[in-house]
Amino acid sequence: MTRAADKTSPMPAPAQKSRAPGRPNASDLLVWYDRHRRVLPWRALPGERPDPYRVWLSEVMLQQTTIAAVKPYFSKFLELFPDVAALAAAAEERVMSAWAGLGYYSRARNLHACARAVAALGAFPNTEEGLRKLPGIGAYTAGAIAAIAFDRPAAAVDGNVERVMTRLFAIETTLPAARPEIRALTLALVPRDRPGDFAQAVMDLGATICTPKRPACALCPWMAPCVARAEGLQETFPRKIKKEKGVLRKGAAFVVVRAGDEAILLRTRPPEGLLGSMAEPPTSAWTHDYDPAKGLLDAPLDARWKRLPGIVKHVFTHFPLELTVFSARVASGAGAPAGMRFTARAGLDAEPLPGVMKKVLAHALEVKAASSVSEPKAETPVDLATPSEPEPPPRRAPIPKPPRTRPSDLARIVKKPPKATRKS
DNA sequence: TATACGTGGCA
DNA sequence: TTGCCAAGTAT
Repeated sequence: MTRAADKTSPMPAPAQKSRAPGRPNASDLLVWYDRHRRVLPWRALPGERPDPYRVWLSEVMLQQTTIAAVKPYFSKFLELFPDVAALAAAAEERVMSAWAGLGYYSRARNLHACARAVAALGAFPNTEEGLRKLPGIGAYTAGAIAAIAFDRPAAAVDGNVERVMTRLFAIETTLPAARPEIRALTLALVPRDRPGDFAQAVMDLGATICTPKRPACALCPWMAPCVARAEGLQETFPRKIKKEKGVLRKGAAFVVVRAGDEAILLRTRPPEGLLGSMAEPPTSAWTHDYDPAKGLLDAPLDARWKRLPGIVKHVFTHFPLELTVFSARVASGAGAPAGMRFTARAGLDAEPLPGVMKKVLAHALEVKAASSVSEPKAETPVDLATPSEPEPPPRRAPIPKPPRTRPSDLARIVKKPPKATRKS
């Protein structure tokens, strides 16, 4: 229910100009857009014909993901897979590896499946309805592609549009219940000509003017008709219920380095669920009551395990995670346990390692490098033969907290392995 | 309708 | 440091 709809009298018929505070119109927005539109790698310049492949690829990458994060991945994908046929023909692991680090990995699997469907079809469907049937394309993306790539009068309602519309009409309904209402109001504003520009214009407005915090209302082409602004309540929209944050889970990760080639033991996670189809060093189950003292019960093989100082912390959307890292060296030429593989350092780039697992490897390799040069003391040797009982970590000096380990650290460590990269 | 599903940046 | 949030989808 909108504020405007609360009024008992019919809408004031604006016989006057577009500036009348009565209702927003597409024209004012498009005038603003023509002057302030953002230049983006996947966006056609004025007069250019949009490429459906680029539009689709960018829209999928941009799902719940910032423009800054997407840019390098978008150009990488264009190089690796110049068109939908190339993407369709690629091996799935290549696609997963290229996507590694971007997050929400089911998008990559769906992207690949979608490419194959489109290749089979011969081309992208040019209607919202046709698009909607493809894997990884939901209501928003179907509308966005239909409007942007095919100039269909479709509504593309994303988070930006939700924010703009809930403010414009002071929609009190909380999200996501307000979606149908927002969609209808948006669709009613879509101009017969330039539907693609309109879709991008609303998103640009939301991203640069109608921002979540401290919106720049004075610069907004829709300031006059904005109901929330008129009441000074713009920052309180959209109404939403805050979600609980997840409970901490803990577990262990096992980093095995093979002597000789320094290869690392990896496996591939199941296709469905968290980090589906992505690579990882073997890990234990992640539970609320995991006990690192018993960590070796989950070890993938028999070896002289060392429990590394420090903990790898990571935050997923729905829960935080803390991983204790164990490492071991095995003999040159050792074989991998069933379902696992040894990957040489140089081959790690081609592995679909998600951010959290890159952190684990960087942590293990960095601590190892540091300790091999300085104090072989910080490590806590543990014996597989006697798992549960006797391995109280050293009680003497408190272990200094390791520096924040970032996934990007892995590249540096892989490049030039054993050197003391970490101090104190 | 509610929940699972990544990651990084910023106030 | 903590919480929010970014061009959502699938089930």
